[in-house]
Amino acid sequence: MAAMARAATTSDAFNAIAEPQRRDILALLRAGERPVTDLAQELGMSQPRASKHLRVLREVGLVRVREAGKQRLYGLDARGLQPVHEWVGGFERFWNESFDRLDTYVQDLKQTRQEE
Amino acid sequence: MAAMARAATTSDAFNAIAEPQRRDILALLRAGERPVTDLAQELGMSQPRASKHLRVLREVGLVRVREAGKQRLYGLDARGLQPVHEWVGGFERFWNESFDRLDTYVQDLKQTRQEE
DNA sequence: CCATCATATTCCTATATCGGAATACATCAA
DNA sequence: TTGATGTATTCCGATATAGGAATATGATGG
Repeated sequence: MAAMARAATTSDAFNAIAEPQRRDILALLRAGERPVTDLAQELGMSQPRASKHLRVLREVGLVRVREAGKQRLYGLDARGLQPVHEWVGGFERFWNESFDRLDTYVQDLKQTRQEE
Repeated sequence: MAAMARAATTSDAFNAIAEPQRRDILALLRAGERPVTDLAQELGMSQPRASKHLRVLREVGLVRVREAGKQRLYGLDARGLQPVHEWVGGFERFWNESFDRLDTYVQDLKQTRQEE
């Protein structure tokens, strides 16, 4: 019954960082805490839009909030990115090695085509 | 008019690897080329399902196919993962710092700036 | 209390997903 | 050709996304 769709953006760090603007936000936050309006302006997006992205990032734990008077300062919590880094890192030796393989593969293709 | 939705899974390596089963497929392919049925069985998914995931991976260039008689052998092309690794790696120093340390780090930054 | 600034949420719509089932397509073997 | 095997695609439905616009919530200073 439960006809599944794409996994929620909030289900994973993987899903959360699939959206380019959220990556931009995270990158900006490396420089320090910032309020929503700041981020929105810096990235050229509307305030509600920034708020929505930050909500996603908060729900996956990549960002945390701190009340500061009228403002809410968003800060980076990069710990959730470590598993992502590790998973992708597991392919490190392959993106160096696969050059030769791919080359031979392409050569084979060309040759096959010519022979036809 | 153009009411945007979530970006296509095929638009990015980021989007393509957001799906856990696709990550599983890529991980399996590190051991070498494999036909669809193999992958499907190993991962406990139906053949059409595996084929669909492989199509996405092919479209973003994380996987390539080679005809081998009746079979089509899928192989890893991990080069598309390198940018992902680099982006995430840009946060490495942040997940190593504990939170108190991060706070002090930010404080230090501010102070340093003021002193300049 | 009121006005103002800062931020979050709701309502809306077009789009795109993932999965199952059925089926089409392709290749080999006898 | 026919059958068998391996693979890709189509049709379908339920879900949930991103964005804009409008609005709600919240905190602060008079």
